[in-house]
Amino acid sequence: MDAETALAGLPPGRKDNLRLWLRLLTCATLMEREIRRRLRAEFNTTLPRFDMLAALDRAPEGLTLGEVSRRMMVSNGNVTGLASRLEEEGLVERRLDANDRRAFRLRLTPLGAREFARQSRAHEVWVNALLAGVTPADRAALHALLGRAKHSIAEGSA
Amino acid sequence: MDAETALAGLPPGRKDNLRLWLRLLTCATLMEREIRRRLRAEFNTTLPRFDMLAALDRAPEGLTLGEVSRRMMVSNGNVTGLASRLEEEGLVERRLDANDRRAFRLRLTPLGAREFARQSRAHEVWVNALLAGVTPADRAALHALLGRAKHSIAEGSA
DNA sequence: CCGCAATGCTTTAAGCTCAAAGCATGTTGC
DNA sequence: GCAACATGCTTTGAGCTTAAAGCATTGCGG
Repeated sequence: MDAETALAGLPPGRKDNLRLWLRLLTCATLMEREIRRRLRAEFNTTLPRFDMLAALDRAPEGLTLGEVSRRMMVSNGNVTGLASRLEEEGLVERRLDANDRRAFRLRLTPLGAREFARQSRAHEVWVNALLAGVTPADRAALHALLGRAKHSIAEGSA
Repeated sequence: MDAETALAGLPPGRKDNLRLWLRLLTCATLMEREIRRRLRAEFNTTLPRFDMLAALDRAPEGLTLGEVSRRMMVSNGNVTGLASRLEEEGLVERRLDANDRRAFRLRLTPLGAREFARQSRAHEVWVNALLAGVTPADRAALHALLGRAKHSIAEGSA
C-alpha cells in the first residue's frame, strides 16, 4: 500500500516518525520482495532457506539449532522445520553433539556449501543492482543514520 | 593520517551495499517485531489485520478486494482470507457492488472504525517511542535518503 | 450478438511464522 | 543423590503468504 502518498498532505510534526517508519518499511519490503522473487525464479528456494545456509556458512564447525535460531532471530520451533526441509534436500546435516545429548550440531554438506556459494554470488549482484542508484556518499550517510535508528529502536523495544 | 581521513579516502568496498541492506533490514525487522508484539499483547490482533483496517479507514466509501490487495501490496488470494476473518469478527463488511456483480465493496463497520481508531492511536505512540532516539535533523535526513533509496530499488525491480 | 479475453474473487497446496505445551537431558542446590 | 529448575529440541494449532488454477461476470472486436 502506498501509505506515504496517503500521508503526504498532512501538516508536519506529530506524524514525522510515522512517515519515516512507513518509508523505511517500504524500502525494506520492496527490496525483500524482489530478492524473494529472484531466489524463487533462479534457484527455486526461499529467503529463510537462504538465511539458514548463510548462518551455517559462517560457522564451519556447525551450530546448534538454538544458535541458528538466535542468529536468524526467529523462534526455535521455526528452525526445526526449516532444518528438516534443508536436510531432506541434502544441503544440511544434523549430527549428534558429543557433549550434550539434547543438542544437534547443524552443518552444511558439501552440496549445501556449493549451493550457497552460487546463491550468495547472485544475491550480492542483486543487492548491488537494487542499490545502484544510491551514491557512495548517500550510502555512507544512510548506513550511519540507520545505525543510530537501530540503536533507538533497540532501546525502545528493550 | 588519522583513521577517519583514511576511511574517507578508501575506495568503495564491494560489500558496502550488502552491509547497508542488512542494516536497513535489521531496522525494519526490529521495529516490525515490536509492533506485532504489541498489537498482539494489547489488542489481540495482527499487523495484516491492522493494515487492512487502515486501508479501509482511508476509504469511507469502501474498496473492492482488488483495490485493497493493491494498496496492501499483497496477493489477491491473501485479502480474501483476511477479509473473511475480519468479517467474522464484525469489524468489516462485504456488500455487493451495485455496478459489478463480480465485485464486493469492503468497508469498516462502526465497530471496526472504533477499533481501528483505538489501535491507530496506540500505534502512533509506539512508533514515536521507538524512534525517540533519532533527532529531528537525523529524521529529516533519513527520510530524504530513504526516498532516494526507494527510487533506486523501484528502478531495480521494474 | 457471440465468442473470447480480461477482470474480480475464491480455492488449493505448500511453506513460513509464532506461542505454547511437551519431552528429554543437563545443572544446581540442598 | 535427588529434587527442582533450566536448556535444547519438537510438536501443535493458528494465522499469514504466495502462485496457480478455477469460477463467474464483464466488456470488446468482429
